[in-house]
Amino acid sequence: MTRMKQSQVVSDVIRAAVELFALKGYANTSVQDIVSAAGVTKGAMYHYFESKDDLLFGIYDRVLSLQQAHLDAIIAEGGEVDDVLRAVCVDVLETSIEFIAEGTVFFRSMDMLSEQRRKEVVRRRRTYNDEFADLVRRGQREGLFREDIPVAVLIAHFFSDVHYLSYWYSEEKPADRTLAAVQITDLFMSSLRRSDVQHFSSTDDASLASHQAR
Amino acid sequence: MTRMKQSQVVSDVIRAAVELFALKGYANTSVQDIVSAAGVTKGAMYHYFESKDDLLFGIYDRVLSLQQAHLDAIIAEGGEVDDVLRAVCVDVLETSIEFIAEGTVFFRSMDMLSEQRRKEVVRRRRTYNDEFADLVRRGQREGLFREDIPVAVLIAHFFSDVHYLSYWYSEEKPADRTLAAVQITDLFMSSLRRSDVQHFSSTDDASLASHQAR
Amino acid sequence: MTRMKQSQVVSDVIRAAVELFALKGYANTSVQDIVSAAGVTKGAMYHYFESKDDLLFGIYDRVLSLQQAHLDAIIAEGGEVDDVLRAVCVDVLETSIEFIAEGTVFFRSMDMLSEQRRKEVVRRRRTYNDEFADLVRRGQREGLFREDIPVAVLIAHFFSDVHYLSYWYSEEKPADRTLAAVQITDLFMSSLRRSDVQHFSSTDDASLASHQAR
Amino acid sequence: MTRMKQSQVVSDVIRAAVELFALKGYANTSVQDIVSAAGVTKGAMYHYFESKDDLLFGIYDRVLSLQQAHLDAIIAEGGEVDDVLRAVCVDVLETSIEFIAEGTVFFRSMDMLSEQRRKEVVRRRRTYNDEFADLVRRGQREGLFREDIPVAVLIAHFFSDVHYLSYWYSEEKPADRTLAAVQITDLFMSSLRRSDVQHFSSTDDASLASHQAR
DNA sequence: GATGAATGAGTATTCATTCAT
DNA sequence: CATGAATGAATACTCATTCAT
Repeated sequence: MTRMKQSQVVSDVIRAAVELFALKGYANTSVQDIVSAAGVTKGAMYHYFESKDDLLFGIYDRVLSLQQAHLDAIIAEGGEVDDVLRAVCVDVLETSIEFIAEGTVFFRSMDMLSEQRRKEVVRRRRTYNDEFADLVRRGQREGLFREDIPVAVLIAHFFSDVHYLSYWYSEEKPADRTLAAVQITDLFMSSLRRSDVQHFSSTDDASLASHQAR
Repeated sequence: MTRMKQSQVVSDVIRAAVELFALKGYANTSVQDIVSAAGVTKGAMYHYFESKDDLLFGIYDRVLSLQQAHLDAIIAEGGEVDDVLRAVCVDVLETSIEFIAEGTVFFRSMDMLSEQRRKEVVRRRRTYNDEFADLVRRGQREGLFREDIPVAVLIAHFFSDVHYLSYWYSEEKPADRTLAAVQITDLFMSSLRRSDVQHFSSTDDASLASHQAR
Repeated sequence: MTRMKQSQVVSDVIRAAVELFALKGYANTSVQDIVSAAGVTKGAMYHYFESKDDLLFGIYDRVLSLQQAHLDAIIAEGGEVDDVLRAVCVDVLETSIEFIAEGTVFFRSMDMLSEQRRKEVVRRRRTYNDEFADLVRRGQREGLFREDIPVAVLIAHFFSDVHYLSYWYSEEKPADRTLAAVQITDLFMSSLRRSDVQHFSSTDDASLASHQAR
Repeated sequence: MTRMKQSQVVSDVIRAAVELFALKGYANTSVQDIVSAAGVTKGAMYHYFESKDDLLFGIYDRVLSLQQAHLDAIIAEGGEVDDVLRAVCVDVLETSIEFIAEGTVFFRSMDMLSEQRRKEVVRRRRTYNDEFADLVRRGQREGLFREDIPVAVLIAHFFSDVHYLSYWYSEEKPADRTLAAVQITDLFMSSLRRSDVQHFSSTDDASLASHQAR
């Protein structure tokens, strides 16, 4: 990224880019579209951004940094592991809803990032995921969370919801945001608990086998 | 989509297109790349496919049709609602893993479809989703599934996993496929059950409130 | 180079490119200028040429190949070393005059070639020069040519004339071409002879010293 | 050219420009490259130079003026024509070696000068050449130099060496500079002498004819 | 004097699609 | 059926130069 100083140009361009990329996709949005929508000239844009790719990276970078900072703060605060994990889940969902256009852009346009930058993003997401996984493992050690499902699957199960927001979430009232975050977190936490206390479980071998035969 | 199965050309082109689109993205793959990889000429490809867009639609069309057919067959077979829903979930996960490249392509390249075709895809996915939602609602009426979370959220919670497969799933052994499908289904079914039978739930109002205050 | 087949497009484009590059320089000639002058479309040009750089390389490549072939033929023919060298000199001068526009283009636009291609050109010119140098050394061994000046300087002294043609030569009559080639060759051969048989030479130490003192 | 010697900026910019133009070519060097290398800002540069073109002209102007002054001084000193001519040749070669980067820049980037400035340069070089030609003609009148080759060819023969320096000369020891100048001058003077006193010449009509037949 | 943000015209190149053969 | 040459519109990006501060 090359954002040198803060400038009206920079914020206008980013706003226009997020909006257009989310609406039409990165590949279908020309640099001309962006600068026209932002009301600046192409030259001005290239004064602040190295490339169209730079714009894309910058968009996600903001959200990634924010979420990482929140994660670190929540963990630093401490507490019971399921309360901490719940807080982390609610936060990442809420911020992902807040920056839902950015998420839409990113997940659909990963392919357009340069190799170098894709790697940088992957690295940073892995850092976040690893800290998240540590919380899950801590909960397992403390006997709160189920151990019959690999941690990788548990993690993917949660982040799939975060990722998928841009495909279905549409806000009607501001309150929806927190509500949705809490509901999804609740579903995740429900699925995370030890199942051995649920005596009505249908996941016994017999029922599985009957359907695996299809 | 134009004629299917008419020639070796068609299958070679589709195979090449899926592979390249999944690897580099639709926008970064030229028609020349595809025909070169398929070992056919550009003219031959345009004889069977109307456009590059047509190719993209065709790729997803195959999977959508297959999954819809499976869904109809499973429902027709009948049974207890949670067994039926479980079977549906396992099936859509298994077929999505089987055609994981197609899923990768589609979710990242929706933007590149023509308006008309995007609408057609949305229509067909909605049909599938509606039948899925009917199962969930039936389970709620029968007192099996929780009712404190909107059906739309429950549905999204499940399809997020399907969607997310292409971002994390990588097969090491063939058996992994079914195992992963079952594990994810299990997580979903766990989260779907009425929480009022789980006396240790932390989703009571007090705990929620404490974190919403952050 | 990518010239695939012979085509009217290829020859028209090359003709236009040579003319415009010689007239205005490579950097001042746009691809649009070339295709307009050639009466073809940009797309057609890029069907045959990879890049503007490719065009530049192709222009010089033709002359280099021709001169190398001539050199090999003349050497293969054999004869007294001064006759052979004289024939080589006349040939390279004549062909350089024939393709004077190509030479103009090349010497002024070397900088614009990609690194890889510049190296290829240097390699080929070195091959030519080495064979030329062998003739000079053979003449020295046979006692015909002076040995008081390094061979590298003698060689540069000759090729400087070839190179410089584009800066001063302008043909008025077709016969001028051979005449100029012979005259320049004659000057070179004169300067190449052993100076010890020229008793009126002013290159004795005294005269040299007097001017070195300036 | 605009003001000279007014500031550190001017000399830093010129030094950077010569270096970069010689290394990468005028067209491949941006004004930003130059000011960055010189450690000044763009605005500062444009305060002292009208344009990039102005920079190019300025570079050559320094050398042209210097060589013209030397020429006038040598001629004013008087002496035998071959001694004067020899001194002139050695001087132009030595100064061209001293300012070899400037020569490199100029000969390859003539095309980039504005029409007006190109004409100015041509005018000044013609002035130099005319005075040089006068010396050659005086030598011919005095019976020292050959008359079988047009004066224009003789002149071009000499200046080709000056021009070509940047293509082959690379200094290893400081003494090389004068040595090379003397050697090249020597070659030129050798070729300039009347050939009728050289009884072993192969440039008789018969030998010429035999090669013209190729 | 000096800055550096902004301009705007220009550049090479790509590529889905068409069509004469 | 199949070819591949040709189209032409679009695209990202560059850069010498200007000018308000």
